[in-house]
Amino acid sequence: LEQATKPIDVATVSEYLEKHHIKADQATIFRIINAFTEKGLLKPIQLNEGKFRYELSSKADHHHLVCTKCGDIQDISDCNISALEKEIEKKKKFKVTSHALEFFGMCVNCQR
Amino acid sequence: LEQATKPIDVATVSEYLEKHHIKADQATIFRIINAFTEKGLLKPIQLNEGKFRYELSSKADHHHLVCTKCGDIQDISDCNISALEKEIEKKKKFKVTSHALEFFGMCVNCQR
DNA sequence: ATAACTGCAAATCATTTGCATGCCC
DNA sequence: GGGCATGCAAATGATTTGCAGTTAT
Repeated sequence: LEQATKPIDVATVSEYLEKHHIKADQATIFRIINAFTEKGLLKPIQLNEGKFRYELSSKADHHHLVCTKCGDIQDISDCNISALEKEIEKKKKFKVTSHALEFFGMCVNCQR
Repeated sequence: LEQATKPIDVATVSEYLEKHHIKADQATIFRIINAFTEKGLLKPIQLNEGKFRYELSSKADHHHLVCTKCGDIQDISDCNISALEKEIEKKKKFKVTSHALEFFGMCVNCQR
């Protein structure tokens, strides 16, 4: 995950481990990833694929460009939505058709 | 979905139909929702729950506040990330701890 | 020996698919 | 009568869980 250039899913972790002759059950992988996630080390990412990807939460603030055709994922670092969309189209030649923005935190009730 | 105040998942649609004595198999519900989604009528939303929610794509541009404790979901309409986060904290008294922003579209290669 | 970790298999949840049937024009 | 919508049951994919055996402290 430290070497990853994009968010990684569990299957990919599993393949990586196999390739390196490290044996680990998928249950174990899930357990470790979940533990890391709870401790805030990993950040879960969903890209409308019906599964989770993960990346180090220590990575500098950034977001993702997801190609809806080939699934390619790129990072982008600065952030200012509509202005940003235009910049993305210019700088990265990525044709933005939509974006997803969600805020997570604590609602009024739960803050008590 | 037209009455919904927040994105709805398939299980909720199913319960709603049962409650109204409309019988529909879950396969049928998925098929219809997928058809609507492909036609662009519905927009799929993922809120780190491991499942999809859907809302009308005709809804005015807006985003969501997701309480990480109780799961409550609120809409917000205007949009300017960091400035917006501050406003959210002030206006909605929602304590933002993180946000997810992803862009979807077509990468350079796929545009050909 | 006691608590934490792991493999393995089975369970669960969301979603999809195959197939047989029934309805529509 | 052929095509499309639907139910039902089984399949799939991602993730979780129970339990028994293993390891670490």
